[in-house]
Amino acid sequence: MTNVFDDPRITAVGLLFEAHAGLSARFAAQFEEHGLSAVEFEVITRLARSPGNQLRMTDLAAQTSLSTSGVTRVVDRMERDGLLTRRACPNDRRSSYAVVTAAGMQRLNETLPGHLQMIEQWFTGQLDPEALAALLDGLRRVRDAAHPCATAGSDDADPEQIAATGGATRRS
Amino acid sequence: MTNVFDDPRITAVGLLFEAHAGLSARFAAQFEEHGLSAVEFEVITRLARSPGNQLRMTDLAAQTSLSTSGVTRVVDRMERDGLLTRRACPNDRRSSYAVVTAAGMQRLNETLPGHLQMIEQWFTGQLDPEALAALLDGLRRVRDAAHPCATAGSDDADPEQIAATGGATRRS
DNA sequence: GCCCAACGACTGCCCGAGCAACTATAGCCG
DNA sequence: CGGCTATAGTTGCTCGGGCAGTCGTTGGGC
Repeated sequence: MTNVFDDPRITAVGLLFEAHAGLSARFAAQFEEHGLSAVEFEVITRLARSPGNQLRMTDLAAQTSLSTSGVTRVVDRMERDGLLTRRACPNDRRSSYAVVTAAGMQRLNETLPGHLQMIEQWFTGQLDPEALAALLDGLRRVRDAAHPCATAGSDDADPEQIAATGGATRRS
Repeated sequence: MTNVFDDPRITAVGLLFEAHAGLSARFAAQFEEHGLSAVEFEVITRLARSPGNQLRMTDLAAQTSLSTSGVTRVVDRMERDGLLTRRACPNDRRSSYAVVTAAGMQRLNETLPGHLQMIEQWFTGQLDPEALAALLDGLRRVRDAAHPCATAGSDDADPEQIAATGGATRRS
């Protein structure tokens, strides 16, 4: 062939994207065993790690890859399933919190250990600590360079926190 | 906090997923400048690198992250836009080829250099060769472990070939 | 040669998500 | 206080994509 498409740069993104796709698929399968989608898992995780197991809808949108309308709908579904509740914000009557219910916490506790196990099985456990550190270091640089901080206006947050599945962004 | 969510495994997937999201967004923006979506770019690239600039619909589906119905529709759109054509397969009257038109090749040639430049700018150029090699090596292992070869029954294809020009994030 | 299971492509239906429009509230500035 | 703009959340519309069902075709078994 000897064409342009054998460019090492193309191969590089191919590797990154396929690794991502592969892991996504594995994770999604495990989430589904517990009746969750990937987005729902992310939502419930972000909430559970926030003070009071709750976040305002906008902040939740900022921490996830969703738009605010997307958050509205995901919270709709999860509220219908009893995993979340909406709670009015005392200070600002425009805002409302999404709160994890007891059932939601239980669901998360059922799902999380298996999830960590899968990460280890398909990702971190595939490499010796040294190689893993090198991989993560490279990823961190790429992430810092490419990640659109403007994604939801939460660019003031510590990126490392965001990477680690969400830091509670304190704004306003 | 000292909670479960600071687990290094979570941080690791966070890095990988955010790097992917960041690059996807950058790439998508550049594709859009040329009137292409990420999926369309992947489709036209896979076709252009194949002998005769063509592939059967099923094979195209196998190489992309799309289902066969997804391919049907993407090819519909691109045929409407004049980038592709369908051609009947002489041997098997069930099959049809998707072929890149001259306009399609031109569009690709307009898009590709900028794309390579972006890869370099946001990804490969962020690391010195040694670190990049380490990163790619790690990614390759993770990809080999986690990537679902069964994705579309094309497990006989050279994985490295498939890796090249990985396109959009699949649903998951 | 005939039949039937397998296969390739396409279509109907549904779902999830984004954008833009809308409503209600908040805060500012006069 | 009255008005004006910005903000939080929701909803209508649209679009892309998957699943499952359909139709035509193929090839193997008899």
